[in-house]
Amino acid sequence: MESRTGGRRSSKSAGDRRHEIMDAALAAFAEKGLTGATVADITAAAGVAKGTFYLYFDSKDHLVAALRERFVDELTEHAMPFLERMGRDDWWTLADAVAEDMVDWTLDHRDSIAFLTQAYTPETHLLLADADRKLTLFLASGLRAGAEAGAFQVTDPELTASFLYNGIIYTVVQQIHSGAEVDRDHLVRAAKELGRKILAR
Amino acid sequence: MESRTGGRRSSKSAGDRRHEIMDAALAAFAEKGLTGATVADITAAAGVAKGTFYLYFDSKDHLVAALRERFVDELTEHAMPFLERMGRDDWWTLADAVAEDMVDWTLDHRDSIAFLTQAYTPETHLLLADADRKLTLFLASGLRAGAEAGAFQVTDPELTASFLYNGIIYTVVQQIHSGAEVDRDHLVRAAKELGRKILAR
Amino acid sequence: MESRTGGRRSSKSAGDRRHEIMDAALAAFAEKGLTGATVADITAAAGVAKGTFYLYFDSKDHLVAALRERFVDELTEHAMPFLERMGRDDWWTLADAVAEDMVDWTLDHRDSIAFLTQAYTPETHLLLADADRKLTLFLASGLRAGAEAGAFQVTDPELTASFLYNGIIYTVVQQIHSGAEVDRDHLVRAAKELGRKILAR
Amino acid sequence: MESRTGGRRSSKSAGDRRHEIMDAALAAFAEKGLTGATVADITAAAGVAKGTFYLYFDSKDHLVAALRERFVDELTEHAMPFLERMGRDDWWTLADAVAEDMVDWTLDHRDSIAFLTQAYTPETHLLLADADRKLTLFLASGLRAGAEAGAFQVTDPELTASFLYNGIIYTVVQQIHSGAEVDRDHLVRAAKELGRKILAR
DNA sequence: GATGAATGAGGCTTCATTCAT
DNA sequence: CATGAATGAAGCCTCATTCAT
Repeated sequence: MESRTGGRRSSKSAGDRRHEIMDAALAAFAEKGLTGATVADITAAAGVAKGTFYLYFDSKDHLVAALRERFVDELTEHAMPFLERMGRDDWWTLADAVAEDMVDWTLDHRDSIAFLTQAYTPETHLLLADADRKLTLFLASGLRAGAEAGAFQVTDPELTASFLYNGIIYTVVQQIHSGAEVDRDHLVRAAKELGRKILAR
Repeated sequence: MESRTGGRRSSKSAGDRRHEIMDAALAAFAEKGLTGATVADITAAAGVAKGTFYLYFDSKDHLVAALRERFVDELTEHAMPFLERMGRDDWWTLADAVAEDMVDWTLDHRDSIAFLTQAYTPETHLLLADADRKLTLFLASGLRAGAEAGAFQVTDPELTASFLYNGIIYTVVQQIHSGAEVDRDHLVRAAKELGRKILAR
Repeated sequence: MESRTGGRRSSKSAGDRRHEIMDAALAAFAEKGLTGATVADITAAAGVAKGTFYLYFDSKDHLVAALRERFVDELTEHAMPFLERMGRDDWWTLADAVAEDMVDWTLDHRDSIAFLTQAYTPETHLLLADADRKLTLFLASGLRAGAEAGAFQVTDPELTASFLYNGIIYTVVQQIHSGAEVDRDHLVRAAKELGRKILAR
Repeated sequence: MESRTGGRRSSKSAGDRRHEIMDAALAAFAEKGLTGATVADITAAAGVAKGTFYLYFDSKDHLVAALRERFVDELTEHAMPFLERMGRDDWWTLADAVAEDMVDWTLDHRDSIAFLTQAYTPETHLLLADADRKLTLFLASGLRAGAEAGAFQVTDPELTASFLYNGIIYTVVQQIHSGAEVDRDHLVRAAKELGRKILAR
């Protein structure tokens, strides 16, 4: 019944604030790890008070869940354009585009991916497995369509999709983690070649 | 009139005790995550007192480091036989054997791999990146030798090794995480086919 | 382009607002306890914004003090009519009336009484002790007057008043807390008999 | 995974430690109130580290529950001797003894009673109501037996017991709270007289 | 006056680590 | 060597209070 604090500083739209905190959290998690980054770290990075965090998230766990969901949503939305190109573009052009995009996407989302890797705590597997499955299924459906169209030769679309997806993503991630300068064009070329070899008739 | 504490249990060799604790830790980490599993969890699982932990490890961090090192050592040792077969066996036989072994190894070491994934905290990258690099380099050297012998066609051995390695490992991991029954033979067949396609002339 | 905050609702007289908040607070305290009920709970129950609370009270502590004072005031005012009847009515009729009124008053003010019980924090004893003393003294003066008039026989008016007061009040409170249906008439009869026995010559 | 603390100081039997903490808590609650006293206050008063508290209690709430239970147990045990005297002693001697004991007991357990009064939070009513009921029933059974033996005249044993119990207890409590010096003998005399008047044929 | 987002002190609780037995 | 009670730094979260709109 005491407390001499309180007050107010800036005030943004609620949605903005929430996303700012999520971005700050992602950076903090990338820097110090999922449990290494404290709520204090996150709010400090976001430039808000500790209590403010709890206006937007019920708990640290809820923030983690929100980050996961946002990632899956962004990914899903990001994949849309490729779906629309499926009937129209040449299958090999499309395959190259997807390979290139996967490399770029991974490079652009290194923080999210690093975060997700650590968020792979046993208790939270389900949600992430869901994200993985969603992506793999999406890729697999593309492979199957291309195979049915006679462009690709694919024995097992699901496993092939999983190989491609994990092979590319984690190769890029490892390059990032290696500390050396990442040669984006080199990675893109290799990814395209990988796709061509695996899908070739 | 009679001390209740102190004493001993079964009197194992120090090395055994140490490994028992490490095994218990791996199980605890797999169940509750790297930070979710407490030292108390680990010692309880190992059937020793909390204080005993510190007779064998300087800290929880040191245990984690020891687990990583043990994993890398086991992996290195496990890879030896394949090195010896490099000159003698047919290259494609060897490639199939490696593909099969990678699947089995991953299935057998799911706990270690889950643990490593979570141990990928920024501060501890170096050690793990080291393990990854070691493996990839080993695989890459095999690919290069096979290419020089005229058996494989490989443009970029390092990246190809990384694709194969990550593609197979994480595909298997994902299968495990998916909760469904894992079809080991199916995975082995697919891994072999993947290898053949990627390495084909 | 248009502010969403600020403004007003219904525009009550300041006194009304203040009392509404006090009533809401009483209900919240009765439901969640003195410290369990937050300012947010209170304002929500009162249908006003959190900031509004501080337009009417300097702090939560001040609200508590205000509630105590209001209770004492109400009680004092409620007791007035009995004072006036002291010379006019028959002493035993008056005693019965007081007994009946104490039961009804307690039943009607269960929330206030529950609140006061919890507000008996060491730091706030004084104020409450004051209320208790006031009532007891009032009752004691009645007993003494009745004794002097030859109607009652009372050895120690102060302690007798305290016994009667606490005995009746807390018996009723306990009945309420017991969860069972409270038999008001039964309580009134018993209270009257208690008074007669204690005051009998 | 850091932390430079740890160690040990004294070490007592577990039961002693637990009771020491409970006693310290009672004192702290009496001084600062149930929510005003922090776990830090309690452990400081008990002369142990904050963490030690959680070796003996799951939470602050559990401590409160334990205090309530201990109080009820002590009270029950304390009442036993009177039960045994019921057939043997003269009924009025027994009534006087009970009255005297209630005053002394209340004076001796002022801290516990103050604590219980505050612990009367809505969520915890049940347990306390239980204690109250137990005592009242015990007293009521004595009154009924005395009435059947022809010694007392009691219309409603339950309500009479409740009046006596609450009247005496809270009168004593109020005397304590009043700040003035408490005249124990005076209270005992008054309590005895109260009993005699109420139970007289 | 009224609002409610923002604040931060402080409470409860966890857990890696120590050390007397 | 082994034990486990004890420790206290540090984390998560709550909530009384403030103030720009």
